[in-house]
Amino acid sequence: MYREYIQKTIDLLREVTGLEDVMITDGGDHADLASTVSFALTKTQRKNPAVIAGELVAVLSAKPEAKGIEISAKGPYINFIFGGDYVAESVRAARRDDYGTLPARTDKVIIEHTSANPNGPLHVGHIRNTVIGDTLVRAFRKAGYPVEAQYYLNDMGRQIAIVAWGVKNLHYDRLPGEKGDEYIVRHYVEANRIAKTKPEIEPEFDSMMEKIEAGDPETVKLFHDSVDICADGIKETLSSMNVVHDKFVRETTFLWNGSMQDVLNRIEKLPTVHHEGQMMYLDLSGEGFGNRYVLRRSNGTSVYAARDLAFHLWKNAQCDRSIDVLGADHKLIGAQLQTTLKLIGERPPEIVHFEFVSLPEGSMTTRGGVFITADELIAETKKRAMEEVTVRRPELSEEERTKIAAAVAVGAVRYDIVKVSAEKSTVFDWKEALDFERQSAPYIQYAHARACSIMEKAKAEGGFAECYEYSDPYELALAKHIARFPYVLEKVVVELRPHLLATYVRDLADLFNSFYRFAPVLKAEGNVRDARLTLVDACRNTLYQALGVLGIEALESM
RNA sequence: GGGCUUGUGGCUUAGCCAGGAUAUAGCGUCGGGCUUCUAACCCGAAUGUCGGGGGUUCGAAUCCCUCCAGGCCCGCCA
Repeated sequence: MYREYIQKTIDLLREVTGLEDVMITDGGDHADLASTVSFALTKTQRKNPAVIAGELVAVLSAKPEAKGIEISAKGPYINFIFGGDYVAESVRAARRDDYGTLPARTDKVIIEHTSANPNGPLHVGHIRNTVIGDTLVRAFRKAGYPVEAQYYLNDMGRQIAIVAWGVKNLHYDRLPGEKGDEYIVRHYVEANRIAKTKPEIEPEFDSMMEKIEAGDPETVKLFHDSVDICADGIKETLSSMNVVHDKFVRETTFLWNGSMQDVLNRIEKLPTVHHEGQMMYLDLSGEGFGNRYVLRRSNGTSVYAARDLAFHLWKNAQCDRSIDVLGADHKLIGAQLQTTLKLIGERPPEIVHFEFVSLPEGSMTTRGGVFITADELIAETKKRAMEEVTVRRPELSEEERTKIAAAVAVGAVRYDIVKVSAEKSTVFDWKEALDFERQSAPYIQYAHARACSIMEKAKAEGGFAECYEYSDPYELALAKHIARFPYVLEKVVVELRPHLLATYVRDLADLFNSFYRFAPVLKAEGNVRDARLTLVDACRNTLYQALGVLGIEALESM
């Protein structure tokens, strides 16, 4: 309802003032919505803004469309408070199974995220990409879009050549129960170490890269087997975090199917293309870039940038919006990619960049073996959650406690990451990751479990009748926040900022917990009891829907 | 050196792009609350030159300029 009422308010103000921009702002504690349009009118009306606000309120209130909205002036501010009908309609809507779902759309969206090189396990830096990406995937789906999640799999670059060299030369045995990514990274770290002490092996990497480029069957098998082993491990990690990609797309696809050559042929026609021997690059200095955008090496082999261009054209052919989630270290190449696509008349992808996650002792490197893996983080968090649930719910079976701990752990990890806006660089902190108090997923899951518990008890006591009459401040604050969920969801997909949803759902849990403390539900009587139970049900469902978009399990008991 | 980006109480953080009413929360500190729907909870207190300085504006955490500090990038790696 919130979205509808905002529009209604804007329409009213536009009609009365004749202005396009009616200076709508959040009402804060004062109102559901406010306008500072009276300031803008001082120039033409040459009157005190408070006087103008008073006059506008009189005109606005008299409009039949203003029915159900309480309009008042406080100094120069015009405040709009949405009335009982709004609250009732909002709570009613929030109880529906599909609450939050926006009208279905036909424009298809491809979101590419994670896409970490298959040279080792995902670490806590990579999963910032994963969590942002997967939350966007879920948000777009909830917002009515057909979405495909893709993982772009590097199966031929230099780093993979190093992995393949390791697999070929080191002959490590896979340890019992060892995940594929753990197994592969041992080769990668050791091969890098050897390369550092014996630089004379470097040409071997080059030669392997030339062979994969040429499609040499033995080399292709070696590379792809190594990549597949690692990717299997990565998929297990993703799956444990409730993340599923619809497609894994191999880089070699675009080399071997000729599409990379096609796009290079088109780029050849640009006036700013240059060659030095077989080496080919684009001079993007006209677009504000300082360096060469190299698209083919002097030995004739392809580079990532060229294959990536072909990949993006392939994606464009299948969707209406193409969104990439990339680390801040990819800002430059991302901008170069976008610019180059524009230069050849193609649609550039939308790119969501997120800043770096580092460790207190410095940045993480897969090559140096310096990282905390996502698996370690989840395992540690699970352990901590198990301790917690064992203390709180000793009567539950180990199986039940394990199940709760797993959901709490994954939720805690995902929420910790998604709650911080993407443009902020962060330092990983165990203490914070393992904190299950406020501003954490368990806090929100707990609010949901409390709501479920009330509903369960109400059912046992013989149910309740729907009732939508609210007057208590705690009821109203909660109901009005519930009403904003679809608005927030829409904002997330428009602005590509999933952390807004994290903030929203945390506030929702806050409001529910205050309501829970001060507005007894089951002990209330008559209409009040019915109205509160109806509200608890609406809140329960809103928490459920919002947690779903965040990829966090809404536990019914914990 | 050039580009991008961040800087909000001791720590973490929202608000900034689309400027307005006493700057949002959490952690930590201090004080209170479990015979009452799950205390992974709630309530209260203290804590702020919104990095510094200029400017625009009736009004700036928000826009512009400049300086300072941190991060990232500037590879025939990905």
